[in-house]
Amino acid sequence: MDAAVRVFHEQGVEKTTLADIARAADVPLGNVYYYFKSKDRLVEAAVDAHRDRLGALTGRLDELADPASRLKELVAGWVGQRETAARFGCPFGTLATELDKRDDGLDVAAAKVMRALLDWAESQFAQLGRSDARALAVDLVAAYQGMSVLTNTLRDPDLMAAQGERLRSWIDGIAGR
Amino acid sequence: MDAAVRVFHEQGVEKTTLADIARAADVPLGNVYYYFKSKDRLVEAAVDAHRDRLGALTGRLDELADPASRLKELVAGWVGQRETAARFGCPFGTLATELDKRDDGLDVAAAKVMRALLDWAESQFAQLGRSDARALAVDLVAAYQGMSVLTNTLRDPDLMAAQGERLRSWIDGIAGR
DNA sequence: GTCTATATGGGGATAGAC
DNA sequence: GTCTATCCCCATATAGAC
Repeated sequence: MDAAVRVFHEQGVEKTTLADIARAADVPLGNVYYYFKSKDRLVEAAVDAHRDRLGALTGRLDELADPASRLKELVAGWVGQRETAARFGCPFGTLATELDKRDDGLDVAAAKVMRALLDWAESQFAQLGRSDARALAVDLVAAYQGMSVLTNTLRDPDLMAAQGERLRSWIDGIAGR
Repeated sequence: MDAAVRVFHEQGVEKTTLADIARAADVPLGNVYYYFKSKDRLVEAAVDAHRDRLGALTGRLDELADPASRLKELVAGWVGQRETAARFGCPFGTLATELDKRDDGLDVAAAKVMRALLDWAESQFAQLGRSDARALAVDLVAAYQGMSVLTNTLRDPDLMAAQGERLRSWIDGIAGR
């Protein structure tokens, strides 16, 4: 699964062959089909893996004292991944974008993961006393997805660092109000 | 070319076969190869088409009196395409994202188009007297790409309408300062 | 320049030995 | 449960008639 998630991120789902994943995981091709009966099922499992990773991340962030710190730590994590983002884009955003062009129903699963992130962010803004918490959550996640696309297209990690700094002070402005 | 740009947008480059495009353009498959010697060349031509469309759009916007109107009209155009964006994402952003996962050098051509949009927006903010025009241009384009990803993933055109409204007042705030 | 028929390669999927 | 060999479809690309 780790190999699949990584290779899907780096090459995209469509360009990735099951042989690519088998090689990355250092197992023979036939074995892949023992655990996943088709490529679609493997992609579905990759989406689930993203859901689990997100759950683990927000779980860790929830241990921080205040909502503003949690949000800023989330942003810091994104900025920390800027080199990867410059090469391959957001690991989940590019996957969701790709799934939206497919016939299978996996775009629905991707939407659930995106909503889980929005829900978590909304909860943080609500704890900061904002009645427009959902809109702020959309702003935050959209800002991340947008800077990921630009960082990736322009191959410029500094762009994500600059935008991350902007988000940091934006969160401070909301929290200090 | 029109058929190719449309089908690439709707299905993605990787999922699209040249037979798909030939059918959409109502020409036999063989003819495609008379005008484009490979699929790569066709994709390259599609990127060029996006460059030309962007040039035509900014050319029209440039005829408006003030920079703020031009920027708001740009946003209005995006919002006007929100149903398409909900189904297939940003026509250019999803293409650029896909090209970033390919081996060919077309990601460079995509970056040029993205930079052309950033340059145009930067020029508008500069005309509004902002010394941080480039950063504002990045904010604007990133906001658009981000709301496109969310609108697409969540299949919700209203999200783009709401974000468009936010951008409109953001531009007003900058222009009225 | 238009169109049909087809060659070629590669990727998803399976059979079956071990 | 692991691994090799292979089937089969289909997409890119070409040949060549018209």
